[in-house]
Amino acid sequence: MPYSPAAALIPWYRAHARDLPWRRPEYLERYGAWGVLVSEFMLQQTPVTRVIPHLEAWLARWPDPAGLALATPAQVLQQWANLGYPRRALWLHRAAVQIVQQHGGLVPRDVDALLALSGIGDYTARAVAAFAFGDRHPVVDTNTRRVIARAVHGRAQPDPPSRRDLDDMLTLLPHDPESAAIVNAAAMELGATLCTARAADCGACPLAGLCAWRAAGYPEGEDRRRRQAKYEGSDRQARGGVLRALRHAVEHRLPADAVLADWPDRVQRDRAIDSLIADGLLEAADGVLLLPR
DNA sequence: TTCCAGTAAG
DNA sequence: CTTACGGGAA
Repeated sequence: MPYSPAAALIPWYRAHARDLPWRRPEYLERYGAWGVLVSEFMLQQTPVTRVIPHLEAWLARWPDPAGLALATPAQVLQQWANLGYPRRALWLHRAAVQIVQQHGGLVPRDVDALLALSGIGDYTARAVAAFAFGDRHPVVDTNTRRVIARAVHGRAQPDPPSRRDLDDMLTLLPHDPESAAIVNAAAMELGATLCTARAADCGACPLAGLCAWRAAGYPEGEDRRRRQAKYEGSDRQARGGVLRALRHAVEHRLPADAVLADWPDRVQRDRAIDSLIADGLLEAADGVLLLPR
């Protein structure tokens, strides 16, 4: 039995990691850090299985930051399709422009430089630095937070995200940067495949022998998760409906009164449209709504 | 209903 | 620190 989580995770990851596109050598050779960056944007709150088909098409069209920087927001939103949270598409586009203007078209390696880019936060900045450049940083996503909550803290559910998560992960990382990157990926992989939110397959878990949650007899603990707002009939659904209509429209434009004409709540429909305009996801011009140019 | 390789704004 | 932000699937 290995003595540390890292020592247990590394061989497990080598044997059991999923064959995902952004982990393949040919993917990294072809698209480099840009490929990692694009995949991480798409993976922000969108499940792996939904991202994969869109990722290939995106990179075929815009294989580098300079290519995306030349695109229009309308093209970007069209290509983003139904991945959800379309502000991410705008942020990715803006990040591409920043990379061209501030970094000569090359994705920066420095975490602070990455954090300064549009749409990049604590997770994505360190994911790019670790997985694209091989540097030693704590990469913490929702899977990692759950694995640490259970294996290290003996709790069923993680606390709300905080800066302490980074310190927790940092203490688990080996000194060697290459090994550290694998441990980062392995913690995420474990949380995504075995130690999931709905179940814990401890029989197959490489950390079973040193898991604090298991040793304590799987205490349920306090569930401090907030109830998720209902999507049906929400502003978010209305916004999604407006953008969907415009993605499918010829020239990405429609008469304003034709958009979501059958939506029951007129006030909510107008609020959705106004908020989309405020977010830069929509334009209004003399009775017409269109994707921004 | 809950969850998903989160981020930005209040 | 809390909330808004898509959309699909278990």
